[in-house]
Amino acid sequence: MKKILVIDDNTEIRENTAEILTLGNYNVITAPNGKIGVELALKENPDLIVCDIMMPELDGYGVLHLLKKNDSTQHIPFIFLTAKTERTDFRKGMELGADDYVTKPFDDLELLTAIEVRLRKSDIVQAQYSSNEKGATEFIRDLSSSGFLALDPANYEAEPAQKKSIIYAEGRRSKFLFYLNSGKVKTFRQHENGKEYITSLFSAGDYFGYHPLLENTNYEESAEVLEDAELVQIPKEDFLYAVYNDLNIATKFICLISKDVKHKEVRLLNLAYDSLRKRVAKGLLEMYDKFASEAGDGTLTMSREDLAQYVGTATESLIRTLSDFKAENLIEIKEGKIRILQIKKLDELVS
Amino acid sequence: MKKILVIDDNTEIRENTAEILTLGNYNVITAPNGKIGVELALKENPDLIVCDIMMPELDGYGVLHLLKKNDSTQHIPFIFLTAKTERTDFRKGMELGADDYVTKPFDDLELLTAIEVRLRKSDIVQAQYSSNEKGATEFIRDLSSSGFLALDPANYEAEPAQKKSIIYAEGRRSKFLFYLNSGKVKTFRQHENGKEYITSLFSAGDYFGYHPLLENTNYEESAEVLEDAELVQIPKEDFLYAVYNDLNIATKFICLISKDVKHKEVRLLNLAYDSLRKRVAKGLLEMYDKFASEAGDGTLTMSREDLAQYVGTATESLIRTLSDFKAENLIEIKEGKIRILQIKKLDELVS
DNA sequence: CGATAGCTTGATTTCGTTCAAGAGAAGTGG
DNA sequence: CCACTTCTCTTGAACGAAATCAAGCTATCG
Repeated sequence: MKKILVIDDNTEIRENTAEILTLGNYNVITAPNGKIGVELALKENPDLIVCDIMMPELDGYGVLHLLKKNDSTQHIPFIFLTAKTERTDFRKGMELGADDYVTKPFDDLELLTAIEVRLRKSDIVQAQYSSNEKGATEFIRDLSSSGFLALDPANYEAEPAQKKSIIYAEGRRSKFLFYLNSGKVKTFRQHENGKEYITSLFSAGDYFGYHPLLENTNYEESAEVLEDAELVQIPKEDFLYAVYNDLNIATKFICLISKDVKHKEVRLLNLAYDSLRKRVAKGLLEMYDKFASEAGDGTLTMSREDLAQYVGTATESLIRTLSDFKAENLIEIKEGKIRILQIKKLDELVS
Repeated sequence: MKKILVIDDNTEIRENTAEILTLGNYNVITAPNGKIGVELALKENPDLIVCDIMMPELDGYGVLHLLKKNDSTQHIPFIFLTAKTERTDFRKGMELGADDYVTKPFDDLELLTAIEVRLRKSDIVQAQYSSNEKGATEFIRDLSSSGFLALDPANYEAEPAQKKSIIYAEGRRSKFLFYLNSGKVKTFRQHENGKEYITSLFSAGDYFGYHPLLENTNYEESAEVLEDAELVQIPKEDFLYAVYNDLNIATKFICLISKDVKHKEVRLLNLAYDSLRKRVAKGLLEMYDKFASEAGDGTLTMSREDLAQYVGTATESLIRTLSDFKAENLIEIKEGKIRILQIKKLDELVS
């Protein structure tokens, strides 16, 4: 049950609000003034705070300011209660980071709705997402399904795309966010000498192609279908509108992209100093992690060339390493498909 | 001169507002209703829009909605004008992406201030920043100097740090954003075998260490002083408060970090397929770009070990390549300092 | 002045690429 | 359906680039 802190100096309003919220099945705690409110917030760590603006001593702005300064309370959704007749400095509240305003006298429904919306948003933003590149996808998925973004792939038309077809190419203008209903896709950068380096791999349920949208630039990489896929194209405007119009969502996106940076840095470190053997092992484990669930039988179907381009080596070198692994009984190859036999040993090899 | 579009169906208010703004030295255009307002916005591309909410036909919300849908107008700052007595749906406006509200009747000063603040913010957000890792630093600098962030390094104490001293180490909790008054700093990741890979280099005027702050995680890299430096530590809270409380700033940050990702991807591609010779040449040019202005005489002072760790190779291999370059008269080495003699040739070598 | 750390060059070894070629699988067209 | 091409996978051999080991050199510091 969600815990809500109500701060209001007017006993009648406070009690009344508390009652409504209790009926709404929330666990309510109340504070008769700002100071106690802040103390309670710190101690009780509520899921949401409803706070009057006009209060003697410490007013609502002060409360919000104090809470935002503190690590443990800064993420708590904050809703201002304000009488319509009061000339409140609304801008000040927004700049301080209030999430919403509700004007007194309010509908029960109005308050309850505002609270519910904020709680749902907060849930999503607080959720922990994978620290790998999957994080962003999970986040977008949550957002769509919760209805905050009109990005549900189901709302758009899905198009089939054949193996080897190019989804977008370097230099082209970015216009869509892509969602993968099924199949596999790779994004890669091309080197002057023609070699390709795979920057990311995507499977069913992933979103991709958002980097150039966020920066509003052309593609600097290409995307190609690895396995017959069904693609959904979500117009750029819809995506940007969703991300750039809500501070909470934008904030979360910053975290997620920041993680992307870290992931690339790790890959840089590996590429710089790991032996080919280690890099191949890491690559196999990553792919396994990403694609294993799909095939069902725990095998990995991927061309040797693509594997090599993901690891950043020559195809022959990759094959030789795979042969070594096979000889050591770490993996098994049947009809080109790779099955990992001893994950543990492979893991040891990696670290 | 900044161009401002005023949309209001009430002739008196419209004219009056226009007059005030003209006196405030703005170029003012006006529209008597929402439809004309949107048309004008598209045609004239104003720097800011002031718009009434209650209007027949197309109301203020509608105008905002339409403008946000259009690529060319979505970034124009938007301020709502609303009579205090009207019960306007404030939340709706905020969610649609309005930047501010001013309630009628308004002080001249109130409106002018609101406009000025928005224009300044918009200037910063619209500004083009370097597409390399410097971008974020430039952005933070602009923000601090404009007074939107209380992050001006001058407000904090500067501490000297000696060469080779560790600023932060992997695994430690991140608590500060760092600003470099003078000197040089490197951030690096450590490989299991003890080798280091330099992820970024910083010189006077740079901010660094913001990634773990944004993610609220521990450091996964270490930072070390390369040349005696003067460091400013800006508390985490101050930085996060600034970034996470303003949608425009958050938005811009998304762009900047997204660029970081691209930069790392480029380095990955290079590391994977460039010859050592090319990588060294690229490294030299990047360093030159970053540090040349500092020394004044166009030379580069950096230990061979650090150079090697930036390029991702062994120290001896780096030195050999430098020797080659020296023999080819591309660079000159005096007392360990490197001077590039033929930038052009080095550039050709790289591409 | 000796010690120590950083810079440089030489010799050797290792790892991975490249070139070459054959086997097998898969698509193609008569 | 079969002969054909074409592509992918695999292995062998040779080569080459860079790492490693080793040693001398130089600058710097106490």
